[in-house]
Amino acid sequence: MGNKSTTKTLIVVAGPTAVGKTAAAIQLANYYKTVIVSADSRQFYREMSIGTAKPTDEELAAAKHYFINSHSITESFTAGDYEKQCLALLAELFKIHDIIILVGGSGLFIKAVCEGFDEFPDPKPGVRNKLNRELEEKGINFLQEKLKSVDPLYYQQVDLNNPQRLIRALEVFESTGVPFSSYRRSVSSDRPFRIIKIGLSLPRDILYQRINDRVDIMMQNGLLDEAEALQPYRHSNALNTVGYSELFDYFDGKTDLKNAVELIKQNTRRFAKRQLTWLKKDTGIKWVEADKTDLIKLITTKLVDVAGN
RNA sequence: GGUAUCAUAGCUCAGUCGGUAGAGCAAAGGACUGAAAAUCCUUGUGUCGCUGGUUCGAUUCCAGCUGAUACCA
Repeated sequence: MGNKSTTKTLIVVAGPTAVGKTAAAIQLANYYKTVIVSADSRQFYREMSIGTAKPTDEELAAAKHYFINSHSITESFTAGDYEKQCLALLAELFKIHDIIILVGGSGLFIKAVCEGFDEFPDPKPGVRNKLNRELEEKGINFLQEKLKSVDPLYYQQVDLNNPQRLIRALEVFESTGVPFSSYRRSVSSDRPFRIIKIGLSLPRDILYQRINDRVDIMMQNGLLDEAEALQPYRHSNALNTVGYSELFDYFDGKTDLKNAVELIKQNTRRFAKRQLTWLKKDTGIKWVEADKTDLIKLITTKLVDVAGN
């Protein structure tokens, strides 16, 4: 837990996509006369807007936002980079504000800010590409065997069919000569501020309806054009994203537009489900129904309860 | 109106030579420490359209009914 002597408080607003985090965060920021820091892994990128449900110009004007449009899809920007940059930013912002709002749906990015990651060395450039090539040419079995001989501990823990995890571990090993598992210590970092987490929830059927409707609105707002303009960058990591991949398939003639839009809805629903799986595990989150008219009152009441303890 | 075919999981369908059933998709649950809107794992009970008949036993065979489709009028 954070340092109790500080008066500085980070209010985390979490929840699945389309639950209404942006609007709630703006209301909270106005209520506390403070600013918003985004923990959204796609809204960082200035090239992507419609498909990421980024706050609108009006919303951005209603409260000061950080980590929105802060990066380009052409840069590499990892969760670890985010942890460092965000903590540095929070240190500056807490000089001016006692309360700051952090909004995001990704458990990993919230974890990055609230607990931090263990110290991992930076991998050598090119190693990941090499491993991806080995995956393609020699198969996942090759990577599994390699991990087994080099890091038997992690071999036992890891999801062996998950190429991304295998490659991550091998990338660290091949960059340093030290097993990935030896860096994994699972210690939470102390933060110089108090953290209160609020989760916004909705009944599943209502959430799914909101997702479906929002995808239709995105299409009306020009998502197709946005995706088309981004085609030159389609292989960048940032564009491996729901709402874009499906449209790239449409441009390739692999599917018709109607089907692509249905797939965006379906994949967004699945994404929301995964977000919930992660967030449900976090017992520190206080859940609030997002469709209540007095939402902000409910949240602030809850915050006083928590702060009073 | 007549004839034929069909009616099984949310959807598309398979199957049971009569012993109450299984695939794909959808969906649900889960994992996840620098690709995370990513990546990966697990999960299939449904009055087998309705009502009767034959049978030890019917979702399976038979009859009627209802609905769908096709063709003929």
